[in-house]
Amino acid sequence: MIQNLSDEEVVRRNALQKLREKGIEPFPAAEYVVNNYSKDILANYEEGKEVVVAGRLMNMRVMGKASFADLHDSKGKIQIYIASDNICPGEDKSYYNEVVRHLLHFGDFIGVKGTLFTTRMGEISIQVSELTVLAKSLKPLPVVKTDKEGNIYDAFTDPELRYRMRYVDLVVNEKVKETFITRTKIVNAMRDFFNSYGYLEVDTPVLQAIPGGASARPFITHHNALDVPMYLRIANELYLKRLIVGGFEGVYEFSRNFRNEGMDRTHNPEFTVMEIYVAYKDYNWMMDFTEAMIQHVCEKALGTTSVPFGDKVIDFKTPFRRLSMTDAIIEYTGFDITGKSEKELFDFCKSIGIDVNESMGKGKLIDEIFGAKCEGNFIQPTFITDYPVEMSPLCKRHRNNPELTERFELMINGKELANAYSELNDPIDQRGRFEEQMSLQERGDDEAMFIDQDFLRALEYGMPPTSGMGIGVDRLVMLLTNNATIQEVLFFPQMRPEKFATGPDLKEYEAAGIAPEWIEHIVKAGYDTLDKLREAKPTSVHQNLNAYRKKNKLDIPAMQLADIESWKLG
RNA sequence: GAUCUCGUAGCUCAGCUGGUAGAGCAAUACACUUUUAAUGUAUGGGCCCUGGGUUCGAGCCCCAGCGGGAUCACCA
Repeated sequence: MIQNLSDEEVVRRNALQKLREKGIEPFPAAEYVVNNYSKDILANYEEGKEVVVAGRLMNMRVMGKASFADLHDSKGKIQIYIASDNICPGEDKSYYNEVVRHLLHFGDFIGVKGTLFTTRMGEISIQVSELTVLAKSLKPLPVVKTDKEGNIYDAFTDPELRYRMRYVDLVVNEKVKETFITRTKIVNAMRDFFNSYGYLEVDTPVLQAIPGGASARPFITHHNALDVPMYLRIANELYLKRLIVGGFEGVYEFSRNFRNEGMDRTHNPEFTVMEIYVAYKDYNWMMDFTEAMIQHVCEKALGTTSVPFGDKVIDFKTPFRRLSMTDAIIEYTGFDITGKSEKELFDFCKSIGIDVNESMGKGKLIDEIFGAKCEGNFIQPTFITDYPVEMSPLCKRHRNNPELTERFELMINGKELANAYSELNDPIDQRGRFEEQMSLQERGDDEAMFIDQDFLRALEYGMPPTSGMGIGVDRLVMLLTNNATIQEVLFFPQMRPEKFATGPDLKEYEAAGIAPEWIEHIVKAGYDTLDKLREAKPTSVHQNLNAYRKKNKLDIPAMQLADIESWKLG
């Protein structure tokens, strides 16, 4: 296949060739042993110390017989100084003049050995005595420059290019790397917190026969050997509860979930939820546990509990505010949902302009009121408690009110971040709730849950009282890294698949009797389908091709009109 | 899925009431042994997303499509 190369790509490929001609392998196999990193060198500067570091060559500044460049390694960057006399101590300066000045390009991986010194301008640098090409970069990276004040010029900002080519984004945009490092710190802090309680990290199936534990449209696939449909999990909740049935005190999992629904700046088809289940606890305990965990995460990953987000500052210091859903609705609408009938709730929704329809049960109506009037107001971390029973089919009924459940959601910045229950462990009640979901489904609620008979069987063997909590990891990372879109916290967010030009079928050209050495050039000259050749007049093809040959100084025989007329173009 | 909006050089972007395509950086060449957004001089580089249409003439106007982004809808 013919690749259309830009001038710069041609230059780099030529350089690659010239390096090989000089006996320098641009992609060497051998280990390159480094003894230092940029960051550590800058932190522990020692004049004259010999160091070996490796990284990407960036921002090269050639000044005649000496050159400066930045070397970016995994921990940061350091300036290198390559002087002709240092790198070529003898008479022969050709390595500097030819290789360093003309065959290296920004983006190349190199290793350097040299001694530390400080320039007149006071910058710690490596005076290079030995340079090794480790990998040639054949495509030019976007050139982003930063001045002393930290102003960035020509930033690589196109979201499409950044997400499709995250590898480039990471090289060129320093902050992106920081976001992902923070993401891992957040996850590690959560893991440490749970482990400190002795809870067990587990793995449960991603490929499931029944997509349970949540209400969402699943991705469907097929298992050939069993010849059954399978689903990518939408949640792992029911599996973790089975493990509590099995006798573990506490289990947790960072669960990659998949939902076949819309994509926007807070939804990606695959996303990560941390779920934890702890036996003998209730949702009050879980609230204390959750806020302590989040404060711990902030302290460990960010070193502070006061976190800027957009134009707000969110304070993660415990305790968080706690408010029942009933009180939240009173607070923002003045309406008390206590004891109201479905009809009364329906009418109230209509009166405040909420779109309602016949498929909505009581729980759904209350959820709509909360979503429309309350949710967005909770900027600082707030636990909303005691949801209507219809909305929470896996949650235990409230100990004081059978119409409510022992459930809380943690709201931050007007959005739900975590969700927790005193888990329903009464198998008879659970079966009834699933049946209610079925009838909701029949009324047209396509979010209602599937029944998982094996899960019910597990409950019948007995599950201790348990509290469970799930927290959206991506959204937590967004909050803590001040990113408004989920794409910024996922290395490879889902994108519509990219279409690559497949190029013409060169075998067709060969079959037509076109000289092989000409085919590539004929395509590049614009005749990228046989149809185009067929439709063009042979005389004009003849002229164009020879003009192309002249322009590109091709070292092949000129095209003859007779050759063109002899082509079998069908 | 709906509406709005964007697609021009490797990157970031200009492009007037429609008149044969521009800058900065990057590249190439030369000069320059402590520069740092290095500098100076010169040079090359474009399927203006794709396909139709209107027009004497389209990067620009119209239609359709493709790919982004934003808003909305949907979304435990």
